[in-house]
Amino acid sequence: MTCYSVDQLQNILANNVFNYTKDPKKAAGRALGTMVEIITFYLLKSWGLGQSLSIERSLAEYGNPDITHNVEYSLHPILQQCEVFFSEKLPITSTKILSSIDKNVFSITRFEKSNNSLLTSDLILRNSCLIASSKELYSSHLVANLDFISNDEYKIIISQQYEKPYAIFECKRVGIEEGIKKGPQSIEKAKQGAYVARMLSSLQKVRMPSGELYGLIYKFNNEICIKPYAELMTEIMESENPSLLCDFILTVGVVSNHGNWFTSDNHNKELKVLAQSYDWLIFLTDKGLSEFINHILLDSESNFEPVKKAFLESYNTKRKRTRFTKVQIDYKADQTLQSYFNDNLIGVENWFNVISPKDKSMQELKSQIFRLKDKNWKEIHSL
DNA sequence: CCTAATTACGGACTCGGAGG
DNA sequence: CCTCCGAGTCCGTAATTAGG
Repeated sequence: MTCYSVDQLQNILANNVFNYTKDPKKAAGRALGTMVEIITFYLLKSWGLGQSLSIERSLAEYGNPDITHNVEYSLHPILQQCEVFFSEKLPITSTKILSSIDKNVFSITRFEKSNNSLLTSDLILRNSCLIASSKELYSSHLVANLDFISNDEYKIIISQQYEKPYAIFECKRVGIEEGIKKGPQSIEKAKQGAYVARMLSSLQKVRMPSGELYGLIYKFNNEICIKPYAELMTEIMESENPSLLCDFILTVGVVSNHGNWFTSDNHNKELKVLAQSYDWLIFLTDKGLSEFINHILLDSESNFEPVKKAFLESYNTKRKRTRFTKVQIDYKADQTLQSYFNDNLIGVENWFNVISPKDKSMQELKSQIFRLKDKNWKEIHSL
């Protein structure tokens, strides 16, 4: 199998798939962005975080709820959970799911229903499908995930997620401009990402004159805690103290590797901006992204036929509806991707490099996330 | 179904310093 | 002066979602 660079892949996609658009290269670039999102989503899912995950939720800035930001992926405390078996005709709508819940076990009074469908009649699955939300008592929402289908019976898991997440993920990609070695537009995207990364969490970053990075966090009793960033982060991770944890959000950026973002040992400005703004900045390498695209789209005798089909059906003039995004995905393509990521988890994790914190690994990121996940959030938020 | 809002791409345009 | 080029801002288009 020929392995192409990401730049080559973008051109291949531009010429072969997106030739119907006004600007094939741009469309191909957008599609590559979708790939980064999809890879990140299925990585989180194969880490077992599917029930905690929400997509594109609006999050308020710390201490300034006037300003909100839509965040790609967020991980939330699960307050209650239930399973339902569903055997009605498709589509599986929010209404149908809500009515199939046993209200004695899982209370959903005063929830406001959404209009989403978990699975449409032409088998488009909605990942982390928001079915209802509530502002009563405290803000939370219900997310439905399709677990499996057998003999026309659908097993659905419904999780009530507390509105405030403990971790967020944002994916970004910037390509190379034709004939230009360095992308001028990329700094804007970096600044936008950096701004959001810095405004959501109660753990604030402060630079000392010496250049050392400090963390600042406000504690309940009018006490402000300020100490070296890494030290404070460790303290928060080990803590069960509500005043340290209740508004803390671990921020993770995922960026794809490109010549104008960095060269092997020379991180450019955009990358530095992002690296110092997120708690974790991880890099999806050219090798990883191109391996993924080669597998699912170009490798003719692969097992990825459903994924390839969903991709191609999403991008042509006659398309009905997109069935290849992080939110809406063809059911069979989803199944294929899930087993691919589960079976190749170690390989997939190796597609990523950790840029910051320096000298940390993907395994350490994973263990930090699970450390947060396993905290007693009901107690921390006094629910 | 439609419309408004948001986001993510690539690219055009602008400014100003370096150097002939 | 004038040209080159790095660095910054603004723009156009497509996709998607929320909400009516």
